[in-house]
Amino acid sequence: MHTTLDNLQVLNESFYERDTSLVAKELLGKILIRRTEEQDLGGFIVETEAYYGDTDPASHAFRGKTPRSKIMFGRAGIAYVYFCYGMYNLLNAVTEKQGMPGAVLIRALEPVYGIEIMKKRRKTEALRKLTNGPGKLTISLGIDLGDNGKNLTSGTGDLYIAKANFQIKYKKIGHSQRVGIRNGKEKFLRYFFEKCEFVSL
DNA sequence: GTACTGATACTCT
DNA sequence: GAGTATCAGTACT
Repeated sequence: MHTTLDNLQVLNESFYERDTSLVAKELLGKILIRRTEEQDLGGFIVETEAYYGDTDPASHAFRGKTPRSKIMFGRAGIAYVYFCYGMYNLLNAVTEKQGMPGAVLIRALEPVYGIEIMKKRRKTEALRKLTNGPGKLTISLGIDLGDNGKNLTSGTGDLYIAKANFQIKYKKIGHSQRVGIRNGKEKFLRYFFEKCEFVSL
């Protein structure tokens, strides 16, 4: 496994400023990096979900702008982090043009960088359990509400998504219903690599 | 292997 | 006050 951060190409705003499902699909295989003073942490994105606006009852933007959801109406390529079930922070990337709500939930990673630190934070030695779920990956990477609103398109920031300069081994993209929602289950907006042990389900 | 449950605190009504 | 884009643990089969 490669372990250098050389020649990563950071995704720019125009990548995110498109249809949310398309962005969700294309984020698979990209690399999410969290920069810390100690070490860089991160891995391949292997599972995502798309959330729209007023057509999508599962979306936080379904009922329009609220203090929490207004960020989904803003600029693309911004991190939307929110707190769920009293315990977990979930990481999204804002999509669509300004004024149009949308976001992609990052649900799972294949760990690549900073694995030892992630093991400590997750209190487990099992590689598969480090980032195979949206709540787990934010614990491993140390993402919390303080990261809400950060710009993912700046390679100089401490949170960004980049294109890898090497080939990822997964070939086939599967899609399914989204996980954990009450409404909007009929939409197949979850995307993941098939036969990948690091997806959440 | 699957099924159910409790923990927990923030957001919006 | 109700609902929640989750997870780990326990109890089953």
